Formats: sequence, C-alpha cells, structure tokens
Amino acid sequence: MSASKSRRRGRPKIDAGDQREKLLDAAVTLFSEHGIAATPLNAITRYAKVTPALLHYYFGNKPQLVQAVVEERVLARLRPVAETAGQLDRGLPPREAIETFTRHFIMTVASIPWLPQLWVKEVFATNGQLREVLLSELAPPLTHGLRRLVERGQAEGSINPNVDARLVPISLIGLSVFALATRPLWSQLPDCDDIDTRGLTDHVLALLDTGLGVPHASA
Amino acid sequence: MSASKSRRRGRPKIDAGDQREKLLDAAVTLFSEHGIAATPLNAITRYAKVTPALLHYYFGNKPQLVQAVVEERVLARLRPVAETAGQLDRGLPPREAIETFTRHFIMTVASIPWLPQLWVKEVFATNGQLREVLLSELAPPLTHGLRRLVERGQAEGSINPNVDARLVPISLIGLSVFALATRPLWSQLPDCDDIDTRGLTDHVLALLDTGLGVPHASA
Amino acid sequence: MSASKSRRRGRPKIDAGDQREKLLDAAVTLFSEHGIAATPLNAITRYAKVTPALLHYYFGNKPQLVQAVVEERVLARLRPVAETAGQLDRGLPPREAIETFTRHFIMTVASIPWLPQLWVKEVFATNGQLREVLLSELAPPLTHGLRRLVERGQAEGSINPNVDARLVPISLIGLSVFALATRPLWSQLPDCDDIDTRGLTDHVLALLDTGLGVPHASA
Amino acid sequence: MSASKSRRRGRPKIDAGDQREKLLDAAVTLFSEHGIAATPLNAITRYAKVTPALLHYYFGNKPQLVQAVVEERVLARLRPVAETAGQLDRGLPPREAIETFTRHFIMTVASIPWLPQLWVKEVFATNGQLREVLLSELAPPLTHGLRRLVERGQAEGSINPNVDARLVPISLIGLSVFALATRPLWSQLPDCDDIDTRGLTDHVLALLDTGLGVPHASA
DNA sequence: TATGAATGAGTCTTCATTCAT
DNA sequence: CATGAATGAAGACTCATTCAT
Repeated sequence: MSASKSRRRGRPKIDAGDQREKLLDAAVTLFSEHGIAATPLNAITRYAKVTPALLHYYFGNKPQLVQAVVEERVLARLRPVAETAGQLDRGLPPREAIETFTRHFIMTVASIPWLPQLWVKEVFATNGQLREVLLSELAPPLTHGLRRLVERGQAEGSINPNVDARLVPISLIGLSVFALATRPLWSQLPDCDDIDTRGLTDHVLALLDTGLGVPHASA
Repeated sequence: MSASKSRRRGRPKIDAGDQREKLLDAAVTLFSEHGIAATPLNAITRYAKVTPALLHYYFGNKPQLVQAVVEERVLARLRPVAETAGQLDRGLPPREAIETFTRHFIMTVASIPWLPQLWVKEVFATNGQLREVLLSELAPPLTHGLRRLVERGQAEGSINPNVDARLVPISLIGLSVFALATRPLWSQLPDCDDIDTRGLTDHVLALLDTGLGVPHASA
Repeated sequence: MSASKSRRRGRPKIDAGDQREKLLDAAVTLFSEHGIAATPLNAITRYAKVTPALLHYYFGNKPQLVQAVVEERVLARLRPVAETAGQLDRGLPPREAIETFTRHFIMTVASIPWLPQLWVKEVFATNGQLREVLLSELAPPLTHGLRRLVERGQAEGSINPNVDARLVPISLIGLSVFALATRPLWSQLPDCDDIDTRGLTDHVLALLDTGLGVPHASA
Repeated sequence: MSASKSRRRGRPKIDAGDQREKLLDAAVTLFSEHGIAATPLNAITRYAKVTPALLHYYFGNKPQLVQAVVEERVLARLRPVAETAGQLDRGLPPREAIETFTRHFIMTVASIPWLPQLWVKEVFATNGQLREVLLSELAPPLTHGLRRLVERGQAEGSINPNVDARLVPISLIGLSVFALATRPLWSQLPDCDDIDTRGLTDHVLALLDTGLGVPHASA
C-alpha cells in the first residue's frame, strides 16, 4: 500500500491490485452485451477473475453494483456531453450549433464501445434499469438545449417549420445512437463493412441538413 | 390472419379456450416488456392462467416457444410490410415512394403495441434473440428495396447525393421505431403528451423531406 | 391418486407419498431442536429426504414454511388446550379447577415431544419467531381464564391473597413447560432419572397446593 | 471485577479504548438478544464499532469467543451466587434459608439485563451452547445445596413432604428466571405494566411459602 | 495492535424441465 | 389434454476466517 495512495476513483489503473475497477469494467461490458438483468454476477466475477464474494465485498448487492456503474462509468462519461448541450445557446447560428453538437455527440458515443448498446438496452427499453437515473440526470439539459435552439431557428426562419421542435432531440438520438448500436448488424450487409464513424456522421449530418431533398444551389 | 390460420392440427374447432394462443399472446407481451431472457416461463403461464407443464406440452422448451412467437406473431405481422418494401420499385417517383412506405411502416408498427419494444430489445440489441431470424427474413427485402430506391433517386438527381444510400433504411427505422419505442419516455416531458402517431409521422416525414433545412419555395 | 383422496391436512399419513407432511414433521422437529433461525432449510429437506426445491415448491420460502408449521402443527395442537382454559370458570371450586387444568396442561404438553423446546426457543425467548402469532392466539384465553379463577378464589378466601393473580399463569407455565423443557438436563443429575411425567405433575401440584409449607391437617 | 482484572497481558494500561472489553459486551448483549448461533460475528463487530479482523485477532474464532464470554462475563457473575447456594446449609431454618436465597437469586439475575434471556436461550434450550459449561460449573452447588436443605426440612417436618426435593431447584429457577425472561412479554398484558422485580419476588415467595393455599393462621 | 482485501463454503431462492397420471 | 409433483442447476447473498501489511 506504499505508492498506491491514489487508488480508487479516477485515472488508469496502473495499480495492479485494483479489483474494484476491474469489476466495474467487467460489469459495464457485460451489462452492455447482455443487459443488466441477464448478466449473472458470477459472469462478471469470472470475467474480472475474482470470486463472487469479492463483488459483494465491494458493492454489497446487485442494485448497488448497478448504481456504482452508473456513477463511476456512465455518468462520468456522459455528463460532459450533456453540459455541452446545455450551453448550445451561445450565439452560434442554430443550424451550425446543432451540427457541431451532433458531430461531438456521435464522436463521443462512438468512442465508448459499451455505451450505445447499454443505452439501447437499459435506457430506451421499457423497464430499463438505467432509465430513471440517466433520464433525470441527462435528459433535461440535452433535450432542453436542443429544443430551444430549434425553436429559435424556426422563429428566425432558418429551420424547417414543419419539423416538431419537441421531437428533434429524440430524432437526433435515434439517428445517431441507434445507428451506432446496430452497427454490428448492418455492417454485415453487402458493401457496408467500410462505413466508419466518420461516414456515419456525414450521413446523419446530410440527412439533418436537407433530408432526402437535394440541397439548394446556394447551400 | 384468418381465425383458424394459426391452429396446427385437427378441425378448426371454434372453442374459445385456446390455451396455445393465450400462451403466445402472453409470451409476446411479456417478452416485449421485460425481454426474452428476463421473462421466466412461469411468468408467462401465470399471465396466461395455465400451468407451466402445459407450456412445455405445447412448445417443448423455451427456444421453441420463442421460435413459435417469431413465426406466429412477429413474422406474421411483419412479412407483409417487408413485402411492401420489396415492391417499392414500381415506378412511383422515389421520394413519393419512400414517403408512402414510411407512412405505412409507422402506422403498422404503431398499431402493434408490443412490437416497438420487442424490436428494440431483441433485434437491435446485441445478443437479441430475434436478431438472426428477423434479419434473415426481413432485412433483405426491406433494406434492398429502400436502398435501390434511394440510389435511383440519387442517379436521377431527385435525392440528396450526400446521403449514404446504404444507411437510409437504418436511419428510417431509427427515426420511426426508435421514436415509437421511447414514446412512454418522451411523452412525459413538458408539453409532449399531445403528440400522437400522426404528429410523429408528420415530423419524421418533414425531417426526411428537407431535414432541418427550410423547404425550397418550389417544393 | 386413486385411494388417496384424503391427502393433505389432518389424520395420520398412511399415504406414502405425502412429502408435504414429512416436511412439516421434519421442520417442527428440527425447529424445536435448534431453533428456527439456526435450522437451514437444507437440514429439513435432508431430514425429510427430499430436495430443497421441493420445500420451496410447497411453501415458497422460509417464513411461509414457519407459518405452515404454526398453523398445521402448533396451533392445531394447542388451540384445544387454550379453549379448555377459557372454559375454566364453569362452577368448579377455583383450586380444583386449577388443579384439573394443570394436570391436563402438563399431560398435553408432555405428550408432544417437540413442543416444550419449541416453546422455550421461539415463544419465551425474545425475538422468538412464534411469539407474536402464538401469543395473540393463545395467551388471551389462557391467561384470562386462570387469572379470573384466581381472583375469584381470592375473593372467596379460598386462595392465598399474597399471590399475584396476574402472575399465576406465568408461574404455572414456568413450573410446568419449563420443567418439561429442561427434563433432559436435570434427568442426568444423580437419582433423577426415574422422575416421569406423573411424578413431575404431582410435584407441581403439591407446590401449587401448599407451596413448601406443610399442608393443614384438614387439607 | 476490579478494573484491570479482565485484561490478559501487559501492564494494566487504563487506556479507555479497550476493544476487547467492548467486544465481549457486544457479544453478550447480542447473544442474549438473538442467540449465539443466530448472531453473526460481524453484527458483534458492528455493534462494538471495530473490524471483523480485530475480533479474530483477539479471540481466534467463534467458539473461543463464546468461551471467553462464558468465563469473563457469565461465570464471573454467577459463580458468587452458586457459592451462596452451596453455603445454604449453615444452620438457618430451611424455609428461611430458601427464602433468603430466593430473594438474593432473583435480585442478582434481575440486575443483569442480558442474563435471563441468555439463560433461556443457551442453557435451558437443547443444543444451548452454554449448557455444558454452565451446568458443570453451576448446577452442582446450586442444586445440591437446595436439595439438601429441602430434604432436611422434610425430615424435620417443616417442609411439605409431597414436594419432590430433587425438583425444587428446577422449580425455583422456573418460577424466577423464567418469569424474568418473559417479563417483556407479560408486562404488555392488561394492568401488568406496574409489576416490578420486588412485586415479582413477593409473588414467588408467596407461592413457595404456601402455594395457592391460604396460609395457616399461625404461619 | 489493527485493518483492508480476499475467499470457500454454505444458505435461500428461482427456474426450466421431466414425468406419472 | 392437462396437471401436480419433483428435481438439477444455477443465481444472489452471507459468513467465518485468513493474510499481508
């Protein structure tokens, strides 16, 4: 316990013995692969190469493990993104702001391998165990920021008035998270294996920009 | 789905108490609420008010029950839609064809209460148990039809060339199924309780039509 | 299932296959030997020669097993005694009535091998799991009947006025149940192995009659 | 029990934080509340506000902790009482001697809050873990002294000959310890909340003196 | 003296499945 | 057709105990 004073919470675990971090990593990975309810604790401990008793030593029980995963893994990654959304209204023209945010959002979500699946399974699915927590933490800034932006754009005449401002956040998530979560699925389709995150981002931005419609000459 | 279509053996027997159908209904409902893995068979039998032994009598084991649900409930409902998609290339202008199909698609999916959630949980999620079956049955016509249509439109100059034709089917599903599946979620947000299927359809079509961009004067 | 229509509830279990009764017997025996909390369910199932799953099949969980033991074993045996106590006030002289009841009470309790120990462990001990149930069912008639009798006797002058009528029930139980429960203990003491239930009853009655004091010549 | 009596090694060290004593106190309290088998060691350590490892450091394992509790808490309190009983035969008239002892015994037991329950649970109950030790240490002087006294009284004609001298000790304990242990139980009965140790002692002595029978005029 | 980490063994419970009737 | 009885396997959690520090 000499040089390892910085253990627990934060930063890469150079410290070999930090089983707690290993357990959290194992948990978030398996939760995203199989869903929380369908992940037995012993699968997590096998994956982390520790005994089931140790998991209970650190987290007490399954709900508390989930709680720890939420706080130390999920929220730690997503809160910054949500805050970005909350600050969208900084003066940039609405459509540019949305484009910037979308790019940032897709990049972030795509860079966390377990995130899109976890989100689909435990936030978007009814009875999802992260629904309550994540929504109360993340939804307000995210939806509010975007919605205001769209409403402003519509008022100014720079955003399509036929679009429902209230549904834009959900559509944006549907287009991005959803596409990321199903990537293993569609990347198997013919000629689709070369679509990378960049390509996906461009596609989403193109759709958001002018839909299927051809862009104006001036745009 | 004529009344006696789903019965396997013997005469039609109009007998009301068809336990097998009740079990399939119970299964599809609970599967969509909790996911397949997280639904114990005895929950299904309790819901259907029969004994667990009867479920095994009819279906043998859980995988076979799932199989039966897929064939007699899910595919029975979705094959017609997929066929529609397969026939999109009938001469209608691409964008009109896509609009028609989207409208039809959203209406169909929205009219089957258990479908969006089941789809999210067992098709879009990795390890989803319906993935394989549904994809091999439905994906080819659905994706192929749409993709061809988009490619044709792009060739003709009537569809946004910046959009990736290969990703259009997934985007369309993301915009529609996803929004439907998360309806209980966002309908709780402020002022969102009055968005009905019609409103959602209009929003999706507006987005598909011109994105966030303002429609051309001529369009 | 032909001739065994009388299964479940009541009478000797001639019916070989009645595992439920065997489980209750095993439970009441082991509960009395080790206490409820200290009796693992698997000890019960081993004793009854069935699998743990069967115990849960019949009783659901440990609390419900305890509940079943209380109702089908303990109360079934004790309610009649309590009713007897409730009818003590029938006109017999108080001291005779008490003597008759005491004799009956000791005989009954002594004839149920597991009863005294179960009583000591789960009723008299704080945190005893049968306390609440048994007391609310049995204490009222038992204590009330005896207490009234003593009060009547004291009013008539036939019962020692120095005795506290409120404590007579507890003293009677102390003298009898307690002596029965500790029999294995004191029967090991020198020359005590020949004291049978009859001898114990006579001793208790002698004490209750005149205490350590020598009886009146007339008595 | 002088302050440094119970410490094993080293100088007396008046240091307040004597963890070992705290653990013994916690143990004896919880053992009496829940029984030894049903008290997890970590409940004891939580109660004593120390770590489980410390308990093992001091006592090695559970049986040895029990052993320590017996010696340093239970026997330390009860040996003096038993010695008193052993010296009953000092010339006082038997009934007076018994009365004196009973009064002393009840007072002592009543003054140690955890004693009556611990006694009921771990001495009177079969499989009680204190049975062996306490009996071999305390029963001989206690039972022998009382029994001799009663036999002498019966020989002299001053004690009821119908009483079984061998059962008098057990009856005395039944009347007193048992009533004390169940006090929380009967003190809830109507009008019984005002019975204190003194009242209980008087009741027991009245019963022992003349039973339910009315005292002689001369007595 | 004191503790955090770690574990094997065991307890309670659920669940899919089988089988005789 | 339908069911009650029965079970093996596994999952969640507890607990006494050990050990390096």
